[in-house]
Amino acid sequence: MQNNIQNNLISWYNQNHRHFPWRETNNPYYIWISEIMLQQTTTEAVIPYYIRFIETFDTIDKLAQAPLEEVYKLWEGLGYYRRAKHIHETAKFIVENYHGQFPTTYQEILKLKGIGPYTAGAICSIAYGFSTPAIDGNVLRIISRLYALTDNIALSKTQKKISQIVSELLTGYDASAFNQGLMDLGATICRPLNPQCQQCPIASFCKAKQTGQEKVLPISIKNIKHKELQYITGIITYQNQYFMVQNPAGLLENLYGFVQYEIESPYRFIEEFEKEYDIPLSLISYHGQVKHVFTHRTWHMHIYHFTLSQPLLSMYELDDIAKIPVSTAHLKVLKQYLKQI
DNA sequence: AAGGCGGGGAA
DNA sequence: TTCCCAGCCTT
Repeated sequence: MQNNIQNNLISWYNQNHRHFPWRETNNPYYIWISEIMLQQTTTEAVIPYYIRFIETFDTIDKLAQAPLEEVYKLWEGLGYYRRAKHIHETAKFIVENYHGQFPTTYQEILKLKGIGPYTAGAICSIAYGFSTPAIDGNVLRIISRLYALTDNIALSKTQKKISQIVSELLTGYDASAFNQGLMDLGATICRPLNPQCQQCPIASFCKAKQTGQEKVLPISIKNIKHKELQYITGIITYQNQYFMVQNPAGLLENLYGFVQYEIESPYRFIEEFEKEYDIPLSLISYHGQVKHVFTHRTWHMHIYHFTLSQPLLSMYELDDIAKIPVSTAHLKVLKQYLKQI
């Protein structure tokens, strides 16, 4: 066998690859679910969610028939909740348009909601063996180092260039092993920090290593503006019931949480609440603050307990709260509140 | 092309 | 603290 990048990577993968539940199947439905969960999410975090999800919905048909709320509940804590919405919508689409069978061409798969170039390429190569590249953060880093590319990998132009390079590399080879080999190489050896070049199966082809740039590449320049926001977060109760609301479109869409306003005083909170719900609140106590960090912003949530003189719609006892999807930020708030009472 | 969208773990 | 993770969608 010829000593080249492809063969070295593929045989390294076949001998050393990591074991995951989604690697025990070629079922395109299961591969799809795993790839969606793995978007911007570490493998360890995904494992329990993946197992529970395919146990609950072992066919596309069952997923399509489930209420959206049940899908959200299974997604609770995993983040990027839009993915759960897209999966459910796409399952229904597949039942209606493909008789419940996952589509079998790259072009059809790419059109599905929530599936972009990476995921389409991954599903096609892993489930069907097609020669499609799957360009993720690992691949951008590995290819940048392998060819000592100094382009900014945050630019879509660079991503297209690297996709073309990978496409030419994997043609004629086992695309499933090649693509997954790149993922494992990126996760275990060609890591962002401290790459383990002495263990790398393709180190002899790596231009970055030859020129001593393996710790400098890839070039990745992103502009992220981070905002700090202060909230009054209201634990609003009537007897043993808590008032919770479902988020509108945007951050944490459709997840439940406590009412919170970006204001500076619990007395302003009462005014805002009365404006919105036309009912007065009594301020009872302060329960400290909880910090929650998102990619683009940090929430400082100052927790106050208020009571209602009569119940509202959308009130939940603790047992009910356990059944609805709640954002991690507000679960933290609830936990801190309960600890102090 | 740029910004929005979660949460957690590593260093 | 900072970075980044098997990215996608909307504007």
